[in-house]
Amino acid sequence: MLENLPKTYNPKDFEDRLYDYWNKNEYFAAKVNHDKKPYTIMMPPPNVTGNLHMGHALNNTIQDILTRWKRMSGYEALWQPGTDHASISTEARVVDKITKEGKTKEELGRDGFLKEAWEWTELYGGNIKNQLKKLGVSCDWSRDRFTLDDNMSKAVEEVFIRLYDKGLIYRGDRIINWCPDCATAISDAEVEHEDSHGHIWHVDYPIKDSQEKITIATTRPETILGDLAIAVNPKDERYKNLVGKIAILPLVNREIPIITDDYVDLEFGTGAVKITPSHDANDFEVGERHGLGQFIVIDEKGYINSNGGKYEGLERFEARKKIVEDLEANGFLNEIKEHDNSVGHCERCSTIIEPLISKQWFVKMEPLAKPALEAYYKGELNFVPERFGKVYVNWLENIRDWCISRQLWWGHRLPVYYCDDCNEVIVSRTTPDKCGKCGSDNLRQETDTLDTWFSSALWPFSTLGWPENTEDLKYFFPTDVLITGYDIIFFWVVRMVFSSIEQMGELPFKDVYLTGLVRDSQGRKMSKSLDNGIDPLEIIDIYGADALRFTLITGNSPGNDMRFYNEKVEANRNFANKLWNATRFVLMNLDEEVVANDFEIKDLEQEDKWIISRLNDVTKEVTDNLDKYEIGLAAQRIYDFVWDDYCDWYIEMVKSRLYGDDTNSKELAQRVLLYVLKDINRLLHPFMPFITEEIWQHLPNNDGPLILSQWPLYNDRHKFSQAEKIIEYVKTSIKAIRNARAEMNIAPSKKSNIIFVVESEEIKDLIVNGKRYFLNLASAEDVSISDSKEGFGEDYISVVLEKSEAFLPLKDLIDYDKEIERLEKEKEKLEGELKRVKGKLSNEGFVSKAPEAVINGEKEKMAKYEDMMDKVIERLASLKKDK
RNA sequence: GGGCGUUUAACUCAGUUGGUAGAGUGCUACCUCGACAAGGUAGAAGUCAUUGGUUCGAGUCCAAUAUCGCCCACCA
Repeated sequence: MLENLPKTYNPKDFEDRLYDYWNKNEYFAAKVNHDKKPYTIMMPPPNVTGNLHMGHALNNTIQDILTRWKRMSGYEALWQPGTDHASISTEARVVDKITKEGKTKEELGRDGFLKEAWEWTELYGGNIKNQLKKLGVSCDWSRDRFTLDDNMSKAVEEVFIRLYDKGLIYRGDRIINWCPDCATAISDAEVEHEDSHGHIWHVDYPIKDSQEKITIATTRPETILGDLAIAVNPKDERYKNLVGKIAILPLVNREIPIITDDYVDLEFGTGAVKITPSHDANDFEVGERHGLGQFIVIDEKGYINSNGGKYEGLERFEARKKIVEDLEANGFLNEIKEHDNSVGHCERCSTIIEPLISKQWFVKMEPLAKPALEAYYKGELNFVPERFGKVYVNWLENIRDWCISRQLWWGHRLPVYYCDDCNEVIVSRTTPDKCGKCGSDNLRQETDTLDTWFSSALWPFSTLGWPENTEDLKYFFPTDVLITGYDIIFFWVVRMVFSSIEQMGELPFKDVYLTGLVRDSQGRKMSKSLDNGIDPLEIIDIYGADALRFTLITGNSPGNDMRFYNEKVEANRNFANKLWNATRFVLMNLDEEVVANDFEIKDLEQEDKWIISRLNDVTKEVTDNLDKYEIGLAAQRIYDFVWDDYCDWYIEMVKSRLYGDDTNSKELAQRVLLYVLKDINRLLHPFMPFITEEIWQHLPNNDGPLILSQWPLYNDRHKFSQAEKIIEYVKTSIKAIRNARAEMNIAPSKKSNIIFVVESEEIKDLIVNGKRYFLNLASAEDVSISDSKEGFGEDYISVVLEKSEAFLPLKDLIDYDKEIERLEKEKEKLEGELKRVKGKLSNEGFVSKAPEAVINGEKEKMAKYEDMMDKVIERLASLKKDK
C-alpha cells in the first residue's frame, strides 16, 4: 500500500508549495546548452505597477503551456520574464500620489520626481510578478528584466543613435496628437477614435470690400481664431468668383485669403473649408502646400492663448461655447446642424486629443516598414489565426512617422544635447563636454523621454544582452513564438518586427499567436469603469490555478473573444477532482513491489491493449494539436481521455481483476493502471501543472519531478487495432443492454442472466472471453451462449446487437407494451439509418466517384443495419404472435 | 468609407485537409455499489442565420443577403 491522497482535491494544499519547489530548484532556468535545441518565448512585459487581469492570465497560461511542453520535449526552453516601466501611466500615478501630498513635479524637480517614481515602482512593482507566480508560470526569474534597467537603457540609447545616424530619426515641427491632461505628445496608435454626436456650425465670413460672404462648415468653432485661409475645391463653380479674394474672420477681423485645394470635398458641408494649420492635421498639410505659416491659438493645457485676443484664457470647450454665442449675437451664424463624427481620445486618460503643432522627435517609418512587409509577404512571419496578418499589413502600408518624444520624466531620456550658443544638436552615447561646432560648453540635455514602446520594441534582443553579442543572444535569438492580445499588434508586434529586422537583420519570431479578449459572462469587455472585472487571484483562491488555466484555454479558439463563467471553472475544478480520485483509486490498489516491474506486451489483456492503444493515439493528437497551436483542442483530447476512457471504462473494466484471485492478471492491471496514469499526468502537465506534479510525487518509481520528465511519444508498437475493435464492441453492447434495462425501469441492482445468441465464432469467442465485462458493467448475474432463440419469449428482454442478440430473463419486471414500444423505436431508428445508407449507395455518382474506403464503410454499415433490422422485425413479430 | 469577424442543443462554445452533428452547464428519470454526489447510469433536446452555387456528398468551399460585433480612416 502506498501513501494515499486526501479524499478531496484541495489545490491550496500544494500549489504554493510546488511553485516554490520548482523555483528554488531552478527548474525554470534556461542555460545555453548546445546539446539541445533552444526554444524561446518572450513574455510581453506587463506594466510594472499593474495588477494581474484575465488577459494576462490567458496569455501567460498559453506561454506556460508551450514552455512546459517544449521543456519536456527535450528543448532548452527559455521563457523570458520582465516588466515595462509604462512611462505615461506610471508617471500619472506618481503625479497623483505627490499631488495628494501637496507637492508638484516642478517643486520636486526632475531628480526628486524620479526618486519618487523609483520608490513607487519598488513598492508596487513586485505585485504583478507574485500574482503571475500564483498562476504557475515557469519563466526564468533569474533573468527578470525591467525596461529601465541599465542594460536595457543602453540598448535603447544604441538604437536611437543608430537610427539618428542613418537619418531615420529626426526632429521637426509637426502636427501631433497632444493630450492636454497628460501634458505630452502621443503617437497615432495611442489615440482612440470614438463616434460622438455633436453639431456642425455653418459660419458666414464676410468678403473684404464687398457685400458678399462665404459660408464655411466647422465642428470646432473655437479654432476660427487660428484660421489662416479658406479653401475651396478648384473645380467648384460656386466659389469661382471668390477665389483669390480676402475674407474677414468674424469676431477678430483678421484678413485671410480664399484659396483652392483638391483636398476639399465638393459634396461635404458648404464646400468651403476654414484652414487652421496649427490645430488640424489636414489643415496642416494644406497650410504646408500653400505656405500659410502657423498661428497657434490653443496652448498645451488646452486653453486659448494670447493669439486668441479677447478669448485668451478660456478653456477650449468654454471658448467654443462663447464663440458660438458671439457668432450668433453678431449674425455670423448661418446654421447649426446635428452631426456625428469621430473624435480622438487619449488611450490612457480618455481626454479629447488636441492636434497641436509642436517640435517633437520622429522615427521615419517608410524605410522600416518596407522590409517588415516583405518578410510577411515572403511567408516568414505567421499569424495565428492567419487573418491578423491583414491587420498587420494594413497598418504598415498606411503607416505614418512615429512620434517618439514624450514630455514626461519617467522613461528613457533622449541622448540628445543642445548647444545654447549655436543651436547645434548633438546626439551622443556619452555626455559631451562642449559643442563640437562652436566649442561652447553651454550645453543642455533634451528633457523629453521616449515612448514606452520604443524600449519594448527591442525586448526580444535587449533582454538577451544586446548590443553585446552575448552567448545568450546567439543561442536563444530569434525567439520561436510571440503570444499576445490582438489589441497590441500596432503598439508592439509591428515595432518589434521592424526593430529586429533593422538591428538584428532578422525577424524576432516566426509565429505570432494572438489571443482574444476575456469578457464577462454577459459578453462585456472587463473594465474599471463598469467594475465588472474578474480577479484571477480570487478565482485561483476558490478553484485553484489549474482550473482557471484550463477554463481559459478550452472551449474557445485562437483570436476569438470568450466569456468567463464561474460555472466553467467549477466544471474544470471537478475534472481535477476526478483525476485526483482516479489517482486515489489507483494508489489504494497498487503494490509497490508489483509495479516496480514493467509489463510485457504479450501478457496484456484486451482492455489493457485497448487503453494503451487509445493512450497512444491521444498522445499523438495532443502533440499534433500543440504543434498547430490548437491548445484548446489538445486540452480537450486529454480531458476526454481521462474522464471517458480511463475513468469510466478502463478503471471499471479492471476492477474485477484487482479484486480477483488471478494474481498475474491483477498485477498486470496494476502496472497498466500506473503506466497510463503516468502518461496522463505527463500529457496534462503543461495545462494543469500543479495537480499533475502533486500526483506525480505520490506515484512510485519516479526519477525526478514531473516538470523535467519526458513528454510521451507515439509508439507504433502500442497500436492495437484488434483490441480496440473488441472493446468497442463490448462497450456498444454494454451500453445497449444498460439502455434497454433503463427503458424498462429496471434498477442496476436487479441483476439478471444474459444469454447471447451469436452469429459468428468471432463474436462467440469475444463474449466467452469478455464475460467479466458484462458481469461488472451490465448488471449480469451470469453470461452464457445459446445456439438458438428458441424459447426466449415475452419473459425476456431482447437486445439486438451487431451479429448477435442478447436475451435477459426478467420475467416479472417486463412491461409487455413498453417492450413493444421500445423495439418499435429501435426499428424506426434503423429504418432512418438504412434509408440514408441505401440512398447513398444507390446514387450512381456516389458509387462511381467517392473514395473506395468511404463506399466500403457505407456498405459495412448497411450490412450491419440490415442484420439488426431483421432481428428487430423478427422479435416484434414473435412477441405480437405470442400475445 | 475600407477591412475583419460572429451566427451550430435552453445557455456558453468546440467542430483544421468536405464523408452519418459534439462538449460543458442546465433539464428528465434512476442510483448512498468498497476512487470520486465536485460522482455514476440512461435520456430528451439542433431544418448548423437565410438564399443561391460548386460537388456523388457542404456546418465545413464560393457568392449574395440579414444579424450582432470589432478594427482602421484626414467626412471640415
